[in-house]
Amino acid sequence: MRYWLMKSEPDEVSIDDVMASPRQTTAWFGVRNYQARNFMRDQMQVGDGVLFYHSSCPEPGIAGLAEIVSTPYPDASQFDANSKYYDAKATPEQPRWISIDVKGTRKTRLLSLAEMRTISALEEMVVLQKGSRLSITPVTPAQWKTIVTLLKE
DNA sequence: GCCAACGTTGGC
DNA sequence: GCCAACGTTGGC
Repeated sequence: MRYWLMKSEPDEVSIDDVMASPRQTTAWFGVRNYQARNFMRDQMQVGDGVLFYHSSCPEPGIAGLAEIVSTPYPDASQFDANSKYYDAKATPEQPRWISIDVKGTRKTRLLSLAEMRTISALEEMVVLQKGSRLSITPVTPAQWKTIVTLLKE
């Protein structure tokens, strides 16, 4: 059982979109970074906890809680020439990118990036490190507990 | 829109 | 394998 922070641009997929999806579940596709892919491929397991983070928006921060509900499978958008995620070097025989299904647990109040930076128990979070821009980053159990506690009520 | 930081590409 | 050039991310 691990914990993750996953970034999504709310203009693309927001926490509201996830909660409005059938079974509150959405396919996480479009990851085109090897480090993030490897986290999904090698470490994620069904039941892992997810901090759903809104990025590239007026108020970035954690907007909800979610969980991993599938094992990895090929990301269909890599084969779609009309997709912005198309990858000419990927083939169905040798896929390069993967998807995983994420189920929203609940929308929370926004724990903004600015507020996160004021919490000393979170200062080691990967996402808060200078220059960090990975879309999927590991979260420690202690960090998870701190955040979930802050988001209770 | 700016720009720091990081990742990828491709010539050599 | 090096590394310059270029592209992307994402907060501000």
